[in-house]
Amino acid sequence: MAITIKDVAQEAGVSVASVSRALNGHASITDDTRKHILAVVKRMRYMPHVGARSLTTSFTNTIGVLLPDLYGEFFSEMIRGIDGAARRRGLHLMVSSLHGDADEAALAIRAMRGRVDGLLVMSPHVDAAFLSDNLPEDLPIVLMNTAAGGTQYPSISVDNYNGAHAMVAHLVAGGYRRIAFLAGPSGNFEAQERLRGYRAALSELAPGAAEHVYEGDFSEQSGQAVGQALLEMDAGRRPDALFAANDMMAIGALLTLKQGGLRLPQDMALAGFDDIPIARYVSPALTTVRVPIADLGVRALESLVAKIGQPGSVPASAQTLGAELVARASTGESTPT
Amino acid sequence: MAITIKDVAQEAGVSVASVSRALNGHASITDDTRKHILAVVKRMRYMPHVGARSLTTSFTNTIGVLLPDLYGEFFSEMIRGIDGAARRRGLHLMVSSLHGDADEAALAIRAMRGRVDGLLVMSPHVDAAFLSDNLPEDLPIVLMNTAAGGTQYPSISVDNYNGAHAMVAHLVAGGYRRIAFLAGPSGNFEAQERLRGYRAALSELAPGAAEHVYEGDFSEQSGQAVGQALLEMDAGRRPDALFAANDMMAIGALLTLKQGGLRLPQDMALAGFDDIPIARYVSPALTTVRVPIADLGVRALESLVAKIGQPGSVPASAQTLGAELVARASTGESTPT
DNA sequence: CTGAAAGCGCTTACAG
DNA sequence: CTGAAAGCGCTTACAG
Repeated sequence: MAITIKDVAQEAGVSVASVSRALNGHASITDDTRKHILAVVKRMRYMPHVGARSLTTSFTNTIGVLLPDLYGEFFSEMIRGIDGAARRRGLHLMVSSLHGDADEAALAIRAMRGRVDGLLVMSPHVDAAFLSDNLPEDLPIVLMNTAAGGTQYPSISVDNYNGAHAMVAHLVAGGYRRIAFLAGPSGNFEAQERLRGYRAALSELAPGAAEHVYEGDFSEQSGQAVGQALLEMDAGRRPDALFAANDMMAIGALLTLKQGGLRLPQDMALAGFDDIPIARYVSPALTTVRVPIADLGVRALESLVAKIGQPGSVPASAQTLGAELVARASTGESTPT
Repeated sequence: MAITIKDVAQEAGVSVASVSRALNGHASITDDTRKHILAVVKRMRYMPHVGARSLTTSFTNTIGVLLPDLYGEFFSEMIRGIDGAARRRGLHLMVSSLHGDADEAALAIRAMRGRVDGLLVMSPHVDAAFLSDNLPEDLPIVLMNTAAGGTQYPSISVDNYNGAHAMVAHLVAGGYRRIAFLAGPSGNFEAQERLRGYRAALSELAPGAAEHVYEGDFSEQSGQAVGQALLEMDAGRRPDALFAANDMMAIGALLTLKQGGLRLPQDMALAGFDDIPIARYVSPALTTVRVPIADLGVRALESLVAKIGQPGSVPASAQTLGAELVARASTGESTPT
């Protein structure tokens, strides 16, 4: 067994209460006893059992983070934001990925009870009804990029609709007319909003133009598949621009189209969404909509901390972060890179 | 307050012991009482306090993961491996980044006590002496990519030395003679090993050739800086190949050199180390040494689980994973991408 | 099969 | 200032 506070107390010849007080910088303790105790602590290499402490103080200094995945450029950026904000406040992170269905999400949420002070959740499966069924009622939560926000639970999301709208406007302004859209997974809220933005902008700004929507799933592979399909079309019927609902699909298409001999953007313009780091590195560099991913994480954590600080008193609100168009070479801009 | 096991017991008209047994699938309980209890649990939406459970059972089903950073392609891949292996075993992850110095690492390790069953640590500041000072002695640990492995603590690392050696061999075989090396941070064990591999291979395979070592810090910026310096050299004195100690630096140099008008690999060959996802996407695609990053994470987790299962009985061992050369266009190979 | 009680390692009023 | 004791929410021998 490891050394406990009791061992330290015994060794130092004091009560466990005094050890606790010395350790936690309590005022009511003599300098001498504190020094003596801390010396013993050091000598014995005692480390407090944080789990036990949490049980009595009822706070854990830990935030639970539930994301669809823990890797890939998008989530990596998100984690960067969350981690930075958390460490600034001395908070630890308990993370979990949510690959599966709603049941798995429920399990993951439940597993957090008693180990975290609050929860940051991003999941397409999570809506208000689900949460009220599975969330311990006393556990603060902030949702990210979800359809469930603003009603009972605070949320923070990116303005996907206007971001997509702006991209279509940019393409139309660049002279492109046959603008195809490569959609994300249909069950995904963000994917839906981006598609909605594409449709609205197209009918507003290019009234005559027909919609071309390809199905995708946010993966590079689905971008490659659509790239392949485009290569096999008659050049005459082919769209002159492809707007993918995220960067990874755009990049999959880019590689396939280039390999198939198309010149980008002369034969086809290409655009994505997210502005993940890779977007700048491909050639031509990818025009995209910059989502302040890390920022989103920072803001979400800050909101959560605020909510933990004053439970109940903060009304559920839905924050939205703007998304900004980043024009690069894949839609004809001459960029230094 | 949230609902506790006591509330459930009272509501169901049984003892807390019975509730506990029903919840944990204990054998000695009637079907009827179990069903009744579980019904009450469901109706009250009770969720066990996992922290309290840990205190009595002394296991947490959680693994602590300490990495220099939580984001970027390298760590993202690492986390992917660890997360996958952990979820397969029903383990949760508590993660922490270790930006700072040894003190910060010590703090992070201590903060894990009582919340995790074991620790996965990757940190240049961690050596055997440090660990024996700061690690609770009953806490299993596995080190990754560290100099401290194999002695008192098990470790698993990549064969950086031979990987770098192989890359130099590849460059020499390709006809390159003035092969410069862009080193990583001097305090970093992996960086040291890669440098050592470069030096050894150069003197073995190209006896007459002089070493050219540039200092870097693994960041893209330091790659750009060296790229700039190379551009400003006389073409005659310029190295004909640059081997960077990691991919991000290689990519920084690649972008800068290209922008400066150099043709790659005709004017200069370029190679990296790690094979992060971006390496395939830049053009020319980057020749590199593939480090099985996710695999490293998987193996580390598996070792840790084994150690947790049989404390003390497993001798400290140092596993090494091979690193494989991946030849792409940046050193002259004609690759499809 | 079921319950009362001790105990996990801490913290914190409550006395003194 | 210091200590004895209760309590945080669980689990698990120990009786019955």
